[in-house]
Amino acid sequence: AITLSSALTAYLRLGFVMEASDLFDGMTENERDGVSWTAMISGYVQNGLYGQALKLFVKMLGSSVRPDSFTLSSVVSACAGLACVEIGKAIHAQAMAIGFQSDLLVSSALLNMYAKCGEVGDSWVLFELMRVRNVVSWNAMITGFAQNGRDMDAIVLYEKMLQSHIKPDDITFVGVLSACGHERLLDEGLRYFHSISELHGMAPSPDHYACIINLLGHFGKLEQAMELIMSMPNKPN
RNA sequence: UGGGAUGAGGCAC
Repeated sequence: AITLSSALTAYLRLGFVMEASDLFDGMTENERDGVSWTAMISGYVQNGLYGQALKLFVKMLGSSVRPDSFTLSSVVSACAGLACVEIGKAIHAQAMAIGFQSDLLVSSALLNMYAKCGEVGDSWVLFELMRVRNVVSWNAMITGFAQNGRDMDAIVLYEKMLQSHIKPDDITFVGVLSACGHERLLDEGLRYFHSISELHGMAPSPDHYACIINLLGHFGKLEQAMELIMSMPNKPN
């Protein structure tokens, strides 16, 4: 079963979804354990086949294998991909009923799902209710605000994140810099951009550069934008 | 190393 799951995952990582689903369909009931069900479901999600993921989840519910937090977070992610808050809410209720009310993975996925569905207020309620938060939960909330035009809330939350001594990562800065971009906050954007290396000891990613180049462009500072592109340590994409 | 949750800008539509 482990060998089959490994092959399944390999196919899905390479984007060979058909090959993976053929393999999965050919597996016996015994070979299909929780890991292979979840690998197949999350593989569909990662390849953008959200409806397929949900269909397979329903099939899983009819099997003898129970979903765990890995499975549920992937299924919630499928709802986010579909921006379908109705199914998302149903799965939310189900997850609460079977004991995942304070699960970090499921909560982060739900928070993201509500934000993607435009219900960022619900995301915030969930975020505040979470007993344990990690960088993913903070990122999901920050980018959720930014994606819903609540850019100042995103920036304020980032500052709270620092005060909470949670170490930001690449994704955090994408959220913060894009919020600055929406609000045309050039000075703040530059400040956060420089803080990536100077305060946090990280190398800015091409995405971080893109955010700042975009901001400079909106201010007509094309020479400065060009200079920044030329100064990029990696090849600009 | 058998499976997970969070990602920007732009162009076109």
